[in-house]
Amino acid sequence: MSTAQGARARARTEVTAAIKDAARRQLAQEGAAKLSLRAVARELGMVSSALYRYFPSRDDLLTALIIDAYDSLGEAAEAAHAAAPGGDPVRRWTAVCEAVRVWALAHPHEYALIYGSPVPGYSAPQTTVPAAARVGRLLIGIVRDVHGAGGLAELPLTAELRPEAERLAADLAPGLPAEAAAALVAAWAELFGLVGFEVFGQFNRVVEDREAFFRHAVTRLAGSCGLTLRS
Amino acid sequence: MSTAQGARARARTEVTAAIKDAARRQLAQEGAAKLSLRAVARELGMVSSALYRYFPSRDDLLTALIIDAYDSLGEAAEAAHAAAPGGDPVRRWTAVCEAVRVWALAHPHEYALIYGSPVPGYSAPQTTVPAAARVGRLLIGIVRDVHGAGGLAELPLTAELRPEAERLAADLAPGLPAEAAAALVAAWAELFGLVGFEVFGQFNRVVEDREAFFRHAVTRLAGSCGLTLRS
DNA sequence: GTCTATAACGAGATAGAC
DNA sequence: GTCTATCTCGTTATAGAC
Repeated sequence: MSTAQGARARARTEVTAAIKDAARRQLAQEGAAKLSLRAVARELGMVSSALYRYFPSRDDLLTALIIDAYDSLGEAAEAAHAAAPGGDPVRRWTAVCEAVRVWALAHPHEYALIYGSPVPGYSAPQTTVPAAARVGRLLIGIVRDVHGAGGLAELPLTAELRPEAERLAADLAPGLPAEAAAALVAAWAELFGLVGFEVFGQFNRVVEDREAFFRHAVTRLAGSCGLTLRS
Repeated sequence: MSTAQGARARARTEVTAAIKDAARRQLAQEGAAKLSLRAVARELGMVSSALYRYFPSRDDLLTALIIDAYDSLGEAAEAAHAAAPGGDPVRRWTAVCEAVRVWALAHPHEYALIYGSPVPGYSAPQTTVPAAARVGRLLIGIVRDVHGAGGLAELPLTAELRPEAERLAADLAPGLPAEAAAALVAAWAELFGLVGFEVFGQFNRVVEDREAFFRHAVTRLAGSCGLTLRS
């Protein structure tokens, strides 16, 4: 009986994966707004009602795709972080940023799903939050390490932003100075501004050597969070 | 005869505007991917084929909406720029950035149309470029004025990026130092990263006092382009 | 000449009966 | 699960009103 259950569970996992693969293919062709359970079913030779055994609604399928995308991006970023030389924080920072860029260029439609326009009528549940936070956690960790070693540069902070910055530090990066927490959140958004502009074509006919441009920009972002180049 | 032509032209302008208004309403409800000529015609009490007198295809309607959105954003930014005190370049910079943010929050669907995920199957023609460049031109102008007055701070530039930076300067901002041109393009993308994260909900449950946060971030962006606070 | 209305096409989605 | 009848879509051809 346990083997039967095991086989059943295995089959279920396989079908679930096949559904998500087909849905991702459709995402690339028609976009998330037009993702339709029927088309997915057709591609798999199933009938649409059968899909509801695996995903109770179109929105649940979307949520699964979103979590998968965040996790795939997070894994790529974490692998790059682990492979970067531990001694140089700016290197680790740029390695993470470059991994984000490379992943986004390799998976533009999944990138659009998580960082592009919201899908009309869909609202992401809280379930997506942990996966969505993975890249941010990496960046926080790098700055925290440097701060722990006493190597964080001083950053300006206006009186206007101090309360918000302290709240951000307490919520997201306990132990970090408020100005570093605020700079981190800004750098996080700006990183995805750079990546999004390239993936979505805003750099067409503007930036040519995008890799060099990106590396330079994210190195400056590292500096804006208090990381300093090893001299 | 000239009055007849005038009346005809006026009617044509009015109908064109009504079509675009209805299309914008549909954009807000269903998203750009599902924009349908028939639904627009239905809302206006017209028959779908009549729309083809005004827009030769659905893609042409989309293009018109995109250009309108860029122009609306550009006008808002230019008005804010004109109203800002001329003597303080950082003030002018932040005024432009804040106008972009305010416009985007007031027109989230049009913002998604121009800076969000690309519409599947649609590729924007070159016609959109001048309207799309308006905000960028403003930012370039601010930095150029400061440079003309000899007040631009020195900026770092790696050897790796120098050729690209010089090409960027020659193409987009003749007369500016290469490092300032590269920094400007990066700041341009990063600005829309900040705005996009807020408009698309990535700052939900993260940033609370978004106005203060934004002002602080774009002031730092000004510094990254060589603008210095009047002390 | 400028417009709107009718009708139709081929393709695809959708709902429901079976 | 299957089949069918009925929708929607973009687009074109055509005919007639002003």
